[in-house]
Amino acid sequence: MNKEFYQLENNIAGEGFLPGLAIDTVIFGFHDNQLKVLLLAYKNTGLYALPGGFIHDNENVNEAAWRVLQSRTALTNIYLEQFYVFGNYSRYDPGPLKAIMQARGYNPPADHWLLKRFISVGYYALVDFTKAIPTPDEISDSCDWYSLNELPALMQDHQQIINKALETLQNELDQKLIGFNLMTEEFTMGDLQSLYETILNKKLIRAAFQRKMLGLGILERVAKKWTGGAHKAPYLYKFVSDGVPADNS
Amino acid sequence: MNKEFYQLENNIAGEGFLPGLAIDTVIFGFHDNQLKVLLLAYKNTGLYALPGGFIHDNENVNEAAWRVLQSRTALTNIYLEQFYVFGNYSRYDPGPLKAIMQARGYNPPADHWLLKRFISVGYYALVDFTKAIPTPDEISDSCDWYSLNELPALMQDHQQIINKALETLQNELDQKLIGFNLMTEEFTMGDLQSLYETILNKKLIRAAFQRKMLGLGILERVAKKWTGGAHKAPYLYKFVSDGVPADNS
DNA sequence: TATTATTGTAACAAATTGATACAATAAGGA
DNA sequence: TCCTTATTGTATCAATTTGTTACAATAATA
Repeated sequence: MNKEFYQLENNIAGEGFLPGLAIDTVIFGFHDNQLKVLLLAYKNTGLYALPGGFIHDNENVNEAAWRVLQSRTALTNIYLEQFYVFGNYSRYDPGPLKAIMQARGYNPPADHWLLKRFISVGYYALVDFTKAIPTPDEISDSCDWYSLNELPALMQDHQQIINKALETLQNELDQKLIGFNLMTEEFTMGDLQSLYETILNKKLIRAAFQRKMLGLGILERVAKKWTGGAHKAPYLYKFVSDGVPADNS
Repeated sequence: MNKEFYQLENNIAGEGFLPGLAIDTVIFGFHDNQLKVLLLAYKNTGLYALPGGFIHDNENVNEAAWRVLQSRTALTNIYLEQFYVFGNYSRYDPGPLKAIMQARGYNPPADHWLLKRFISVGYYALVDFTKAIPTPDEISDSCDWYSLNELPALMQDHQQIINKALETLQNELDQKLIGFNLMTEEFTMGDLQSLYETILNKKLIRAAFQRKMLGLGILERVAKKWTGGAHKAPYLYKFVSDGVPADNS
């Protein structure tokens, strides 16, 4: 895969790609009762960035986002949604990409396509933390999860992109039933409530939360129970998209 | 203003503009109890299209949208929101723009920038029908309001763009208080309810609607009353964004 | 077997929304 | 002037949803 960026880099005019347009994806996961985001650390530059990419000139923009998501997580069939276009002139800053190329021993000409102004389409994805396999690209030292409340300093406006993604997630959490995408296959009601509380950043009432979730009719109670501490064991649930959930009564 | 498109047309490489990126705005108005959309009719081509434009290479994308909105409605200070990026390869069709240029007596070279693939950022705007002054651009015969349920055949994927804009409007109508942007300065409760019913495409309960709207605390009752038919005259209200509305009790 | 912590759910209160009813008009006509 | 008619503003009560409290049912552990 080391060839990939080499090709971008040496393709000075950006042949085969849509000029000036990029994709940035905020990939959310949930682990240890914390919201996580997948970040790349660029080689030698000390820069952290969101997974992103460019769009082939014969490719749908949404498909390019899928491609990026898939290549960083090894996952398919993921909740992925456009949420905003970041198009301010002020985000134009060739510095970081120039530094990355130079760190690779390549000195790009001033009119290199990657050093021009880019507009970025922001996507956010919700993935099962335990299923994703963070995979760095060829210009990154690492691809890893970072807790939302202890993020490193990020490239360009990537922190703002994350903030806006989180806002969008908060607003859409109740309307659409998307929270389940962040859960493991089987989970307790406590897990689910913790997820909601973390995303919305507020305490929820246990009894009301449980009543509401069960009332949605999309949870199937897995017959098995949990083994843990000195107390009643919670049920495990799984999400049932369609079909009739088993009778839990 | 006849020079404007002449400049785009003769600027074969698209100097000074972001390549491959455009803006389309769905401008909603409300009149005669109908939702309206502002459309342009292109000269000699029989094509109808959404107001749109291109982005200067030193301009914020959102500002370009403002510019488009302002030049078609002569309005400033309008509710304007990004809602989706239309980036499918299948929307790539140089035919319409070629036809427009040819109708103007200009035969563009095959590699003309306007004939390349474009990604479009969709915006929707909510305007006071009575305040907007529909203004055609230099390649249009007309700029006019069309009822949403009797639209002419539209260029490219513009019908889909409108559909998606309406969906977005429906979803955001209750959360944000944006409906008022479609009203005239002063309006009756009946007017407002009619607007909501038209957008949401369903009947609302009069008493509950009135109670809810008044409960928001953002309506000021204008002392005047309406003069009309053989019945009690409704109050006129106006929207108060901040500040404390007058005591209506 | 008692203790402890947590779960599932019942039971009731509070708040919100749905539905109905009715007094208060503003014309127009007897 | 006084009915008639249609519509508005709001009160009232019912139905539904959400907030709160309480408690029985466990699953370890002592």
